[in-house]
Amino acid sequence: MTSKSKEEVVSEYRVQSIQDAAMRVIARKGMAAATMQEIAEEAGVAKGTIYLYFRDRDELVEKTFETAITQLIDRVEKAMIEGKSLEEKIRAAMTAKLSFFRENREFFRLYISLRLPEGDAQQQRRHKRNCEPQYRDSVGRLAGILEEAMDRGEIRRFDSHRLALFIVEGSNAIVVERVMEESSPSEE
Amino acid sequence: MTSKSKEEVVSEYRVQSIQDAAMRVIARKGMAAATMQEIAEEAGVAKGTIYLYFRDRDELVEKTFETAITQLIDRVEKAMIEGKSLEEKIRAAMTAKLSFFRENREFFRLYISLRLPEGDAQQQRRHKRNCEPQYRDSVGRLAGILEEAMDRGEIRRFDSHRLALFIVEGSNAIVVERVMEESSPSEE
DNA sequence: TTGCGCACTGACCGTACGTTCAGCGAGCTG
DNA sequence: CAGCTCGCTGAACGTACGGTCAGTGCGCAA
Repeated sequence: MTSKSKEEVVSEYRVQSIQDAAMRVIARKGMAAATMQEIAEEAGVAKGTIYLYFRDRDELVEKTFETAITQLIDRVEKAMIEGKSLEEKIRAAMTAKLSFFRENREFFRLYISLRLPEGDAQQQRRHKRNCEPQYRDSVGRLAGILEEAMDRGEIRRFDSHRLALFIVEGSNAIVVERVMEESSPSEE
Repeated sequence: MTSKSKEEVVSEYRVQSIQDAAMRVIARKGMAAATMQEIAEEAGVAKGTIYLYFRDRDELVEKTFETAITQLIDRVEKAMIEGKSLEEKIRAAMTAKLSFFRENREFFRLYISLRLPEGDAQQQRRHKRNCEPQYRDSVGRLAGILEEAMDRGEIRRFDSHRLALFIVEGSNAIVVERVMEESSPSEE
């Protein structure tokens, strides 16, 4: 009746703890400066071990990011469903994001790197395929909600997609600012 | 009556063309992936020559960024003074940014990197001292304008600083989106 | 208890980058 | 024209990283 063998459990635990470590190191040093050596030390394993679970550095970063952003978006979406009016929905989304970043303070640095295009063209294409869709979906969903609100006459008519983008980025900035000001006093 | 010696002129020209080259390469490859070799080739000089004008890579990137962002902010500020009402001012600022990015398409990638904290703690402190103040001043100035508009009763009362941040980032997102969609068709 | 399989290790390799510096040659001086 | 100056060069160096693989020892089956 065991749905997972012992090996699978151990394997999943390793994958998890390596991803967690990667998240923390990226949060500390930034995307480009996070080395495999340091991630391995943070996870308490040898460098070689990482390569038993991830093909290369790119895959590790990619998977780490995917896991984290999926969690974040799930929570934001759920929070938005709860809200009734448009304003409530937006408030709920911001609160959800803020609490997520509070719990995973390390992640928010990784998150900021999201929209920074780096590396060669091939790498950028991978990034586009894997990260952007989720982001775009998220913006698109807000655009849909905005359109509903427009139909209901709750707000003025506007280019819904552009307005959604404006709101998402604008509130991101505020969330980032809040997380920043909370974490910076601990430094000095 | 020559205010600048021949050597000074040549020197300034070199500094300029190296910075221009750096901007182009960073725009193509991203902040971290831009190598001294490629910047040198782009500028049409040898790698060693760069070190005659800049202490190291960090100084080159820093100076390059400073030069560019100073130009951008100058233009945005000037555009905002022209506008009469609040809406006019914001529209003017966005138009100014958009046209600046159109002229210096390369720069906007560098600009996106702005808020991405990278490297060790020491490097981050330098970044904070040199780039953030200009950004914060810019946001602060908008906050001031917003307060004026509030006093005039043009808009509802609000936390002016937070609202300014919201507007700056929100419009940035739209500008970035526009520049992106203009440049991507050329790729495929 | 003994032997074996396999997850794990970390010294090692190739590579690529930032940085240096001995030497070169264009142009100025006498 | 000879000699010197000095901005410039690019091969060479040290370093640090991603990625590899022969070796190790722990746990399990017999």
